[in-house]
Amino acid sequence: MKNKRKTTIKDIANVLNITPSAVSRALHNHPRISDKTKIAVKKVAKDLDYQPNHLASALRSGKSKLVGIIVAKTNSYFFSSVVENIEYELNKKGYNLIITQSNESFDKECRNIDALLQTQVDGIIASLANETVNFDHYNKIKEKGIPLILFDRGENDIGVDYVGIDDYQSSNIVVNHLVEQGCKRIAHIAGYSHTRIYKNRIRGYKDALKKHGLPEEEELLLEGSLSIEDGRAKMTELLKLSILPDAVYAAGDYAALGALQVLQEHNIKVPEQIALVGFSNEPFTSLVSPSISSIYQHNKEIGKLVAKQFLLRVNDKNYKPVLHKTILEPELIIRDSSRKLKS
Amino acid sequence: MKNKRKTTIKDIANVLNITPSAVSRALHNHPRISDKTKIAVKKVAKDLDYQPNHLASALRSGKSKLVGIIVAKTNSYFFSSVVENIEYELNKKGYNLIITQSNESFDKECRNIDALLQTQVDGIIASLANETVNFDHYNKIKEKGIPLILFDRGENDIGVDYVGIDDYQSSNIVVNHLVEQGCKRIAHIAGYSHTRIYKNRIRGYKDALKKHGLPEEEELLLEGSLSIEDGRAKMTELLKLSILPDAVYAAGDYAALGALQVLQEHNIKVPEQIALVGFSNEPFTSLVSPSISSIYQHNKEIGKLVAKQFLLRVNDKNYKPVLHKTILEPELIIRDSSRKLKS
DNA sequence: ACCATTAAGACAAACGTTTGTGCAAAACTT
DNA sequence: AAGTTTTGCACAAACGTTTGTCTTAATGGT
Repeated sequence: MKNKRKTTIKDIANVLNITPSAVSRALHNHPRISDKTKIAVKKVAKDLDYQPNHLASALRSGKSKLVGIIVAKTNSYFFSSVVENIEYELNKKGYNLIITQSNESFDKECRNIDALLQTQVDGIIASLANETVNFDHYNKIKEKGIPLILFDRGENDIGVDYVGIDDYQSSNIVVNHLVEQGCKRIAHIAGYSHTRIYKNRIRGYKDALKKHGLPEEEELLLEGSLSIEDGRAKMTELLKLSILPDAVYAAGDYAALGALQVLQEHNIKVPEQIALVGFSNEPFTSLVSPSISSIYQHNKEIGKLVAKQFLLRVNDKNYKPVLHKTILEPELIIRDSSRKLKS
Repeated sequence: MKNKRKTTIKDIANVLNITPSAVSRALHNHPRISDKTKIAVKKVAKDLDYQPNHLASALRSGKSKLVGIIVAKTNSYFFSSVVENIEYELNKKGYNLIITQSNESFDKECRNIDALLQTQVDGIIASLANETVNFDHYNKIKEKGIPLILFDRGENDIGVDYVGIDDYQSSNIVVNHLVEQGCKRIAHIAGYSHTRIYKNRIRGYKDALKKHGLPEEEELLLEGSLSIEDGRAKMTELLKLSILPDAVYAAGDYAALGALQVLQEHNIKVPEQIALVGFSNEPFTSLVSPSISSIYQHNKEIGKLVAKQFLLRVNDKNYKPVLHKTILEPELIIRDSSRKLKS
């Protein structure tokens, strides 16, 4: 049985009769160390299977090489693929991710932030919970002086870097598409308007209607949590209208799915009688029948951009008050649920 | 602007004219510290907004309070809900999770393990990638002396704690159910038999057939990756048989979904002509139509048990070579895809 | 051959805790 | 009242790095 003790920088120093500081510098390619000793140090390090102690270096340097992530649910294709790409990019630079879930709860989000700050993360990347309307906790992050990047669910009020798609434009694209398919009475199952992205989708929806000369009717715009159940409830409500809509645009795929279920239960043909469009391009949209048209948010791209932005910030010693808001163009994936015209 | 410096244990000591060690002990409720000073210390700590420096304590004590998680994909309902419950339980004890994904790649899994070990995690909880057949990396964890718990995809060869369901029994339940529905020619879209859980499902399938006096036919047993595409391919193959099966049992929900798609494209009625059962109870199984029957693996329970087992190990100073394998009873959720008899 | 540079590394302090030991005073013994 | 135990804390080292400053030897210029 070998000795359990891990080899440290000191052990290497002893072997070569130099000091630990020289070893440390050699391993970091410090210019003041000769190439000869650098090579020697690295060889011994390899021979002794030296593994740097992150905790020690973190303590001394103040950098933990850990990045905190906060999302609503990892269990969503959008979030998990964004995170996957962040992880890929940041791993390359030696960072590890601590992933936490807020479960859409403001309280849990606060606790997560505290936990992450305690773990001395070098930065935090987050997408806000639906409940979140108070940003004191995020200011705590800024006060700590570590970078904070928001994506998808962001907020303009706290001056902070952001990466997401153009929600206003998304609605525009959806409405354009539906009008093109001949729809004239387009309903919108919306998210709560206190969340910025949903507010923008609503604005985009309204403006697009106006642009096409369609009247904006109260009864066709319903706010909710966008869960499956919510989608079902909202669709049921819409079916009670004296004049039915000929299209439904849901601000979330799960809500769209709920709506689809209700439509099918009422034997309403999709898209012939009512066309349907969702949002986020969750995988199931292409699996159900009819497949659901949806807005693709460039998940991979968002992940990469967030990572890039984080690296920029974390390497930026002199605090630059320049904000970076990166807005991507959304893309509508047209599927059967909204394809009335056979092209 | 307040001074940026975080308050340390020393600051508290200075305020009260005691030593840092006394403060540390007071905060940890050491018996050798009087209640009076304990209260005083805690008060000052609160007043000064003292946040313990985890890195420092980790360095000194050797415990980082971080736990590494390795799963194939966070983006799967089963994994994400297991992890959610692990997180919930371990957070209560002051642990934070570092979640990594292997993406079913052996290589990535090894890199993840190395990264986690470098970050000085106090333990690792993992579910093996499909590719993994070599366990040297897991032995590295054991050599380090930190606990390792496997769940779902485990392996008997490395002596290690495990939590999962009884896969053999699962197949039994499925076949019993299908036979009950009147099926006599049951196909199995299986996972690769080099993975233990899939091997057991195959064994269970074969034995159950035997038990019911049904012949075991080569052409009805097809191994694959269990992706949607794989499910489609395997179902297409099955449809080429001269005598069609009257039931298909897929060892994964995605494969079941792929099979369902193919069946519907061929206008084969499910379950009337061919019944279908999946595995894992992914949410979409209840969303598609017909809804897919599936095996529920007690996600929440697994998470809780894994956490419990981890805590047991991590607090166990004297290495106990007693292995804990926890096996849960699977539960078949019967839905439309296999309900031939109207009950 | 003398002074000025530069190169290569030594030295030591520091990061914020935890922890074993030491030591005085207080509290029990008898 | 003297001895013994207990209580409450001080002292200092240690965890493994990183980093600012100092020292010495080598190099260069004239």
